[in-house]
Amino acid sequence: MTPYEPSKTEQNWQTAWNEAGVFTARRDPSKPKYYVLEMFPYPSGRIHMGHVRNYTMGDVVARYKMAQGFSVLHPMGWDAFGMPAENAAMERGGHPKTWTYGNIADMRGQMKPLGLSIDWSREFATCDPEYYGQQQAMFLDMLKAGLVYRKNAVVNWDPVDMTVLANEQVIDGKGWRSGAAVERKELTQWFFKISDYAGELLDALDGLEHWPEKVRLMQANWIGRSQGLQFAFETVNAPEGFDKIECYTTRPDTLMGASFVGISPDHPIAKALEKTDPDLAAFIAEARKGGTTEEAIETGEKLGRDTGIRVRHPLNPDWELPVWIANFILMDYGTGAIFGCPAHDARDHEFATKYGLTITPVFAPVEGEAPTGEFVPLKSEKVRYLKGFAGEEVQTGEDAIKAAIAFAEAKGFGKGVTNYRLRDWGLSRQRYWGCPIPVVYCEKCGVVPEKKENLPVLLPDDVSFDRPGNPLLRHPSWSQTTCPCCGAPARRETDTMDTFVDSSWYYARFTNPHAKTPTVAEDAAYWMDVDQYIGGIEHAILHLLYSRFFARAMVKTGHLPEKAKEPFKALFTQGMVTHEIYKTTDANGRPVYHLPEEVENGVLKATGEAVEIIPSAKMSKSKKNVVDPMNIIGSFGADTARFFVMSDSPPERDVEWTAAGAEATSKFLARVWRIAQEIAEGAPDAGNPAEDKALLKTVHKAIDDVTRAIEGFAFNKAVATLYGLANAFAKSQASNAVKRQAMQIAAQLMGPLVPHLAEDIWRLMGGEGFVVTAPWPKADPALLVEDEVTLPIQINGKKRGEVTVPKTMPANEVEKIVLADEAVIKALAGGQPKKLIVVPGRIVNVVI
RNA sequence: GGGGGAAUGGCGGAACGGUAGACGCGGCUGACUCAAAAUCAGCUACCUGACGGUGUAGGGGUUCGAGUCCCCUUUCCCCUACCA
Repeated sequence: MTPYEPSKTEQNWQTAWNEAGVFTARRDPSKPKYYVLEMFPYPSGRIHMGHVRNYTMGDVVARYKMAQGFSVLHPMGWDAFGMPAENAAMERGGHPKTWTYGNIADMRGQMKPLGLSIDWSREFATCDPEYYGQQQAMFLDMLKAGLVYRKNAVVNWDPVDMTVLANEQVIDGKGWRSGAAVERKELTQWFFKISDYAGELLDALDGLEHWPEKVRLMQANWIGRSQGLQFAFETVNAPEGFDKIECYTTRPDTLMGASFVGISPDHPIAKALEKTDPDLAAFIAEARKGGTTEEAIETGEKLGRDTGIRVRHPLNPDWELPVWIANFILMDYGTGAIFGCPAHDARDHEFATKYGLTITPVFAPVEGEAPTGEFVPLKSEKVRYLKGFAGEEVQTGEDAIKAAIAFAEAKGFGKGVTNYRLRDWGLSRQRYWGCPIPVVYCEKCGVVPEKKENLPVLLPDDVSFDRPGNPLLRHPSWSQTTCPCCGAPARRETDTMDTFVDSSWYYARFTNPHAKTPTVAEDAAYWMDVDQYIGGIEHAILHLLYSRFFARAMVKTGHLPEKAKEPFKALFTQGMVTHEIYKTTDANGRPVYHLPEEVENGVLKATGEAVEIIPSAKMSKSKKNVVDPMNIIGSFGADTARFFVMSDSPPERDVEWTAAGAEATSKFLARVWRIAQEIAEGAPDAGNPAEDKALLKTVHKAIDDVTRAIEGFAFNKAVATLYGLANAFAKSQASNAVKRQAMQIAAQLMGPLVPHLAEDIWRLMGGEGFVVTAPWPKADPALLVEDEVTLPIQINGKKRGEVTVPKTMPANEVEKIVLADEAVIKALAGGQPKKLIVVPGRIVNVVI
């Protein structure tokens, strides 16, 4: 008997699979295809347990589908552009490219020992010129198709680092790295017209039945459709050119409760006024600054300034309202101007109270008085209108809104419009390590797209990060080029693309990753769409929404077939891997965190100092509650790591990593290996027919259970079934021949989860070829049915006994047996039951 | 503020409206051993000496029967955030 030594065998199987090319995806028209994809990783340099969990799930599905006879595509790549590479270059010197490719090599080296069924021949990184060149080609097609445009937009600008910051890099109004006060700066930037697709992206969510309801809802909220009225206030004493102020409202029924008109600090009128009124200009500058910090949003103090401008109420020209500039009004939603109705809007109420503006109730509860303070009932609720102007006196808000829009349209002072919260996707980044935007600025011809034959527009290698700012901008020659149109000297765009662009189409590129065009029609047609996409819930909104938009844009520009418009047929979002946090405090009272491997029984191994244990949280380097998968693989092997991350917790839920659990998993696998060897070494024997049948039944039940569990993404239940199966083998008195047969099936069931051990057992049992390519076992229906069933006997819903009867016994026979049961006779005490319920095959309930 | 989800033994978690706690971790007992580890066998929701009783966050309801369906309450987690 040989001991279980995964470190000796796992590598051999990986080599054997590799040499046989079992994971090479082939376009095979004779087979149904299955495309399983896990969200590709950012090459940070180390894989973590979350990766192991994510890729194991995908691998289980891929191997299972392969056994089911599908032609499987299961690729892997790297989301390789982005700021960490530049940050590393700034901190440690070196080049982002070196850093990135070095990290990729390291991570690939860590992933390969997991034995994933990945077709590595399709691997690419988004920073490969071969990839981003095709992305540039697609950008040009999208530009031509009117899906890309330029406009001014405000960005967070760090004046010290001379760079644009993402919102999450602005902490308390200061740059996360430099600590400098962040400025708002207007730049001309490139945008994708995702808003053109807002309605479609929203409506199509209904068709994504294999997506989590939660993700669909999050996207729906993000797109944020609203129906409302757009109308204009006529101004009385506004500056030249502003004789109207357009407003948008979702509550036109409250028009008679208007108390002021509010405009955004970025509204054209505000911009006109600040030129002549220094006092107002100061306020506007302050108002614009606010809102970027977390704290400002939290406290959200509402500030405003009366412009002195007055407007006429559309329903009564004699009624004049003041126009205020208010810090809580957003320029890029609706028209950047609103009318305030303090009686029925919490924000307006706060504002009106603060500045002493009138508060006029428009409606009240159907019964009783209007509450003091704002009254904001659900739109679906009926209310009594005090100052209605359209529809019934008592009606729901919804009906009143419809009536008000109809009224405004009939009178010609406004029209019903649909608005979306979703804004266009700004893709310009003033950064080096990203895909260059392939356009050229020519003095004569203006903005000119680069010619496709000049692609890729390559990033220059000779750049330095010792100074702040964008290296592309200060590069002596890179941006100097000639106009693709007239040949005159011209300047390249120095902005690069948002890295979300890279990840918005990589799934399509995997269908033919080294083609000279973004995609190849036959490959895209065969493989798309992705049958199963697996990743973290943190990408529920942006990445998935951008990908849905991009797939549509690729259909429009001819890079994907119509059927791939929704790129991900099914989506699964997995939970995090968590661990306790171990903390001590240093002499200065600052927290010090310790790795789990440094702690034993609540004290530091090195010093014996007690640690504070903080409840589990997502593994994070800063809290040091990380377990390096390489340690687990090194100590116990890949199969243990894979089996353990799939155990216990349902995949969508967080899983708590425990060292004890990993060790126990390893012991279990060793036990299975031992049992298999005992069977292999056992001599032929007579066995006993009842035991033989019992084991076969258990195994076939396990086929059924594991199949269902994998289909339903309940890997923890598949694991539980395998534990149960091992226990059955250990106890079974079946003949050696039957045990062999059963163990061979068990190897197949284990295959997706612990592929290396499964191969070992498969071979030991005399299986042909690889277990990974063997067809998935089918449960024999005859072995799934029980001949006898044990029915619990309930008396008034409480279990009081049980009775074992043949499965097919008719209900009236069962009744007789039940009525003869000792417990029932005792309970009845000579009387008759009120009711006798027999649920065939399940339960009996005697009602007394 | 808005939206979503969750709550079951010491712990992770099972359970078509039909025997609550599968399976695992941990723990306990025993076998093997000079001993330990490893391994194997068994026990392990709570109360009770036992008979029996009580139990799925709490309170109501529907049902022959509720962890599961409906209503209310509490707590926790996640997402989102001045969207007019």
